[in-house]
Amino acid sequence: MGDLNSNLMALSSYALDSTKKEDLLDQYLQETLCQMMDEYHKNQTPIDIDFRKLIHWLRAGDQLTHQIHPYPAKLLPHIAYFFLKAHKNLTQKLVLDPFCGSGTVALEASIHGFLPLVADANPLALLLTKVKTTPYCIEKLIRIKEKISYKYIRYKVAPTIDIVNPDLWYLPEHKKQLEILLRTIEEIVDQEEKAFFKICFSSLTKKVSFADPAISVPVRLKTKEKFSPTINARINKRLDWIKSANIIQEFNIIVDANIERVTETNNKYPNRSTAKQVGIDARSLFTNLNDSIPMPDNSVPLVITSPPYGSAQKYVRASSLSLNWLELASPKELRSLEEKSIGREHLRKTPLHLEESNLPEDYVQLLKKIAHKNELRARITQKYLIEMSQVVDEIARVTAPNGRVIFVLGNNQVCGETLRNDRFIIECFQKHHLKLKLILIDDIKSRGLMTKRNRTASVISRETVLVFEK
DNA sequence: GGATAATATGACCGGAAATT
DNA sequence: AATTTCCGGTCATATTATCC
Repeated sequence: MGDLNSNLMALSSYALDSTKKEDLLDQYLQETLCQMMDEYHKNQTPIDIDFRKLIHWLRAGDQLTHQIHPYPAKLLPHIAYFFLKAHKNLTQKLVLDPFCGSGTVALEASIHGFLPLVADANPLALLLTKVKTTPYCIEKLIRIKEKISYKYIRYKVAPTIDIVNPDLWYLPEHKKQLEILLRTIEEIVDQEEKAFFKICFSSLTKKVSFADPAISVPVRLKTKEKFSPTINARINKRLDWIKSANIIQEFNIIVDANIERVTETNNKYPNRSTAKQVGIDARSLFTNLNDSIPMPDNSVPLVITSPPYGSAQKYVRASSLSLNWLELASPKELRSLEEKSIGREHLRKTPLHLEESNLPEDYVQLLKKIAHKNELRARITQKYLIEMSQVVDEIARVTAPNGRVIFVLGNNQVCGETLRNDRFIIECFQKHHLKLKLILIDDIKSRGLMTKRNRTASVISRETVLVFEK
């Protein structure tokens, strides 16, 4: 890799114009990927990689519109960045992420000149991805922000919004003020700008709730005897802050920060395309979200995605307050929304039937082991594996000949047993004759890592990146 | 400018409560 | 009494802020 490194050195040493620097950098990343694939072809062993080190010039933290709204289990932007840059010479600059989540791949794709095609079961994820990738007119956002403040102080009534357990999460007066604020947002005529303010509002509903900000799912923040006096004092301080919070003032703080993020992104990448929604279910993709024309076979040159890992994260429950507030799902609809999501946390109790599943023998054995400890966990895992294999069927179908599929995933624990998501996905793609070109392993010393929560839950210590070619 | 403290962030289940 | 649903709960680490 000596030549590549010296090329990279040249990037900083010589006074090249910026487009030339970009080209050299793209070439370097392209060659890095080729070299890793050659190495994998020779040795057939996974290659260790540290994406943070490889893409060291990409700072983590609050960059562009990445942090416009909190969302669980965000992908490391470095991974999306690397694979998009390495495929910059595609003639058709399309990239599909059927599990778009908060839109990390979509944002990186849009700033690098790709049209992102996205799907997700969670309507909040789709809204967030759209807002993240839209090059808003800043002046228009500021005008609407002022109009909202103007209306907010005049409106006295607003429709009641149905929230799960509202008294647990909000002061009654705050709930009412939030409803009035939401009324002003609902009256915004332009749909794109309305989406922007809805996302800001959604952040606010978490910020002024009594939910512990340190836990992804809503959990009431409260002091405990076992905590140290310092921790308890901090908790009390936050509880006091919530009680005295000024709704419109906090809203404007969030709006200003997000306008700043959009401004920065507009300045750096003025010509970027908004993500196009192609479905809610990764198992059946369409040309548009609102029609019934299936996405054509062999039409997508690049897929970059990170699917849910088993039932590891409670995406629906983690966004339940937002979903209720934005009326994307009422409290009663949360369950049915979860039923549409792959990697769900709940399942109605019925006996485990292993013969129906048609899963590989070693996975059947694993499910038996899990069932011995907890039959419900085994059924959730079985459902997950069956649905993921259907996802692979769909991705293999829409991928163009010679197209690449990048899958970022981790292995998680179920009842103390390791679930090898990576091996399972490899077997699924190989059924469709997609060639496994590369396995990368990154020890994630990042915030993507969930820590040990209880006796049986374990730490996910590394992420696997699989590269397939059709 | 380097050390240290504070802050922000987030790929797990089990058991209580409700229902049948 | 059995089954099903619902809901509550952490801590390691990267990044940022503050101190000297």
